[in-house]
Amino acid sequence: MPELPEIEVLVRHLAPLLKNKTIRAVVVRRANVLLPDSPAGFKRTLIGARFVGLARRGKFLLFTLRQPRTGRRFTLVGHLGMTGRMYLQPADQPLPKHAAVVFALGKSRFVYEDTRYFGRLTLDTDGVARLGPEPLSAAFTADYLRCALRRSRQQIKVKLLDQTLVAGVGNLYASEVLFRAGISPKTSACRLTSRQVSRLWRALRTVLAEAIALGSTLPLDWAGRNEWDGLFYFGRAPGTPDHYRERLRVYDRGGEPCPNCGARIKRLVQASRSTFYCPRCQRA
DNA sequence: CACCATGTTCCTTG
DNA sequence: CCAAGGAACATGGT
Repeated sequence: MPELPEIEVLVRHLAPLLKNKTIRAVVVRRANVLLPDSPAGFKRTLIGARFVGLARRGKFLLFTLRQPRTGRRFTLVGHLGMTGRMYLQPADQPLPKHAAVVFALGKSRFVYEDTRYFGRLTLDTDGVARLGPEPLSAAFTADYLRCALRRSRQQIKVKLLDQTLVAGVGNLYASEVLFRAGISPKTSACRLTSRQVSRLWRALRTVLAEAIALGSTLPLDWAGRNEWDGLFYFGRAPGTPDHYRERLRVYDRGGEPCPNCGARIKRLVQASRSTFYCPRCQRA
């Protein structure tokens, strides 16, 4: 569920559910996801602490907690990697196969599950400090983008994945944004015209904002029947409506007709990752 | 068996 | 210093 819109919707969903809950116990089933924290130190800090707030920065979840023993507030940083999920479930339900870290909250528990274990749940905030501006904030201006892109010869699709340029764009929305802006993914960042950068800036904001708005309209009953909610997974459970894919115009649609002009959507590999684009709407 | 996968970091090579 | 390419992390789907 990994890019900015999905994290934003998840944060809005979890914030009221976690607020004021106290961590009674911590179970670490995959110590690697805590790195560089150690399980012992992690537990010492978190047991007894209470959730007071939750925010998003890029693809990171920022949990604010308060430890009543010391009165200290601190931040717990979450990242879902490629396959991470976070949800509450009743404490008497069986733990999922790939539960990496579990917080006992009394009648319920907070689960961080991750099939590939690429994500993190850690007290280390270094990753957050390295992020560029939030694309939906006032600080992210077309002028900022122009200045930043002028200095780079990288292909624009690859550049959009650079979290120090702008925080939260991943492989899926990078293709979607360039399609919306009508820009070829192969264009060198510094060769984009001023007008193209403006279109790119606008597309970043509209595509991400639309994805958040669409995601917010669906219920996220993680512990219940909608555990396989199609919104957040590109691959979905059999028999589940594919809401997620329906709103993607080019991603994973190689060979299908472009929704604008009908030309065949092409797939290409950049930085060992797939890019999808319309060769007619997005000319080099 | 082959290849693909929403992310990030590190290393090598040019 | 930069850009590109590959590997690593680890598991599952097709």
